[in-house]
Amino acid sequence: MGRSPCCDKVGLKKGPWTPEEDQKLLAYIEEHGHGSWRALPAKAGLQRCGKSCRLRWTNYLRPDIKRGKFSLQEEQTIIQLHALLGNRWSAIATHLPKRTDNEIKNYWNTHLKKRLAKMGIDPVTHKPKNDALLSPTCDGQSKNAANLSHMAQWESARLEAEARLVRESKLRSHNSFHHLISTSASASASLQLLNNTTTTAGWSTNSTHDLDQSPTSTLTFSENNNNNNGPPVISATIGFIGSSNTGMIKEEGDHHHHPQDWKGLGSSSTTTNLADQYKDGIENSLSFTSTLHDMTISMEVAPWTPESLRTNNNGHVSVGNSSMDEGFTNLLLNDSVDRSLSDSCRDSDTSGGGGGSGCGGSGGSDDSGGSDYYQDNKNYWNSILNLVNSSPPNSPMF
DNA sequence: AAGCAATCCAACCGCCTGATT
DNA sequence: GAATCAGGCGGTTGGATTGCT
Repeated sequence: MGRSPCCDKVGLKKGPWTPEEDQKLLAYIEEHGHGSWRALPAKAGLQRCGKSCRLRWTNYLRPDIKRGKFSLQEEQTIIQLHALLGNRWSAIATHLPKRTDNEIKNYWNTHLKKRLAKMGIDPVTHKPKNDALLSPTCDGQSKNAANLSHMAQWESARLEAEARLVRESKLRSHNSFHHLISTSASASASLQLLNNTTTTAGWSTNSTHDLDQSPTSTLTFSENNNNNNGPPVISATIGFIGSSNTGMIKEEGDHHHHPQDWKGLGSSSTTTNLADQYKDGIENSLSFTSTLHDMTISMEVAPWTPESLRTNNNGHVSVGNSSMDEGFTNLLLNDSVDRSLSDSCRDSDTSGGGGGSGCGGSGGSDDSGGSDYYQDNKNYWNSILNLVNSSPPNSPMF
């Protein structure tokens, strides 16, 4: 394996592009299309490597690129998708038409990341940095914040697998209509089930589905507070209704593993690949228990439709969900709000619930603060999931 | 006005993955 | 199955610009 970088060839130019080079590249692509990038430079009369040409085209010369400042909606979208997807810039870019992954990445690194850090929020986990330092009365909040994050990570992996199921169902189907429904993205969610004692996951299926059915998912939490002494225990049931044309499987085992550890482990040969489980076409339902307060998230991986999006004057996508304007994300986007999360925890008696990152939690004595916390986090994650709901069919998100 | 620091962003680099031979 | 190719992705760099003292 291994090969020398294409730009190592002697005589190939590097560095900033000149207007003349831009013009050559633009003229060639407009006339012939890019075709093979490797062959393009010679044909276009450019002393550049194909990779450099491709980068210049995709990040700068492409006619459908919007330049200039990011709007508030775009910032919201980036932050929320980053919370769900991490540094998967190309996936995020699919939700910001006319923006390149490189531009989004730069904007994140130079603006948004710093803004979150300034707010005391870890830009990687999107959780308060001082979780570990929270006082004992905030333990419940800390745990729940972690659980919410786990949920999001789990949802990310699940959606990835779901997208793959839909895609592969599509491939089996000759009905071109379903191209509108499914995603062409490659999905590689490999879920490594690692040791954990608090979460159980079991896979079961009980029906088959017609291909005409849109994939639908529901995630429901209902409080099961049988134990008056401990925190409320949540029984969460997540149903997958994926397009399928084959039979069913039931898999047990691999219990007691933690969804937190499922994400981003796809390269390991020892992983249990959830997407592969989906390959044969299954409907899965998964249940686990956690220590969350009552919470209901329902989501539908619906076909990409114009109605599923709002488009503003600039033509970029926003989320059709009023909760987008509330809660956690808005706090982040509001530069005027910079109180620390730990402060809001200490002052929860007077916090009034604004902002969404306030303290509370099942373990605390302040119920109103706790419900605000949960409500705002629910809004936060709901808005992310709603954003996912309106994913374009060709989104490589998952 | 000069010097320095901070910021921005286009471009490069290395790695990965899927397709092809 | 291994080697290679082609393209894509994310991390990083470094020159240009802007802001501050």
